[in-house]
Amino acid sequence: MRALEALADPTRREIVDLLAEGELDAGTIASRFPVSRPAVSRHLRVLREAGLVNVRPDAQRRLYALDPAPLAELDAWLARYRVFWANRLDALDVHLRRERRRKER
Amino acid sequence: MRALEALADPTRREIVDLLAEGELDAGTIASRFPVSRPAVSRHLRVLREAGLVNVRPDAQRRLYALDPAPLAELDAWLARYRVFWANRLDALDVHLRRERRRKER
DNA sequence: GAACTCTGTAACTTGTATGTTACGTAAGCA
DNA sequence: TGCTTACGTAACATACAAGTTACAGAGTTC
Repeated sequence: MRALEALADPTRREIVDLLAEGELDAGTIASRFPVSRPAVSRHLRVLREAGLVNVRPDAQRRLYALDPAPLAELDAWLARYRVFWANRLDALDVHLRRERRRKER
Repeated sequence: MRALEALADPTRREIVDLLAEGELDAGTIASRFPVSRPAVSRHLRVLREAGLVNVRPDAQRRLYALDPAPLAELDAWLARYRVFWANRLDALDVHLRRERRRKER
């Protein structure tokens, strides 16, 4: 669950959000954030090590692209808990129906 | 996305896993981990502040229960990326099979 | 080949998260 | 009324994460 730790940082989440729209080079990514370029470079490294992004060299630039595999893994982890809020919604539904019947009387 | 930050810590993820099976008091939770009871108390506080658990007093004990609401929120955030791996189900499948084999060892 | 561009790494500072031990407090029990 | 149990909080130590500036290296351009 390395992805969770990488995504705990809000800047890295924003980078992921950004890359969801397409490949970008490091400089362009950095220009979108209020922190220095080296700082963004470090964030990109963390994302890379978590497998969330892939890099592709293009001349002297480096193009970053989203890799959804770890997100799928996170989704799989979350699946275990899906029944919890599903049940809760069912319970809420039951409650509302009961209330409605009660009021209709 | 407060839940993500709370879940970045592996101990807290384990606590959540534990509570998925049912309500537990603080002492019992702490006994399952190799860290001190106050440390676990702190983790429980973080989970509480993230809305991931609820507390219910019972005599001098405090019973903790899972609250899935923030997980549902996380699921909603993740939904945005679901289309990305929908195209790559084969890759996920490979990964999950690998994980399963690893855990079986 | 010299100068410029793009990017990552090194070295350092600083804030925060996680752990520890010591202590306070509220509820049960002799 | 003590004494025990169950927790949380305070105070402190320490590791680590994220930021900065300075620098190095690879590629492009003239």
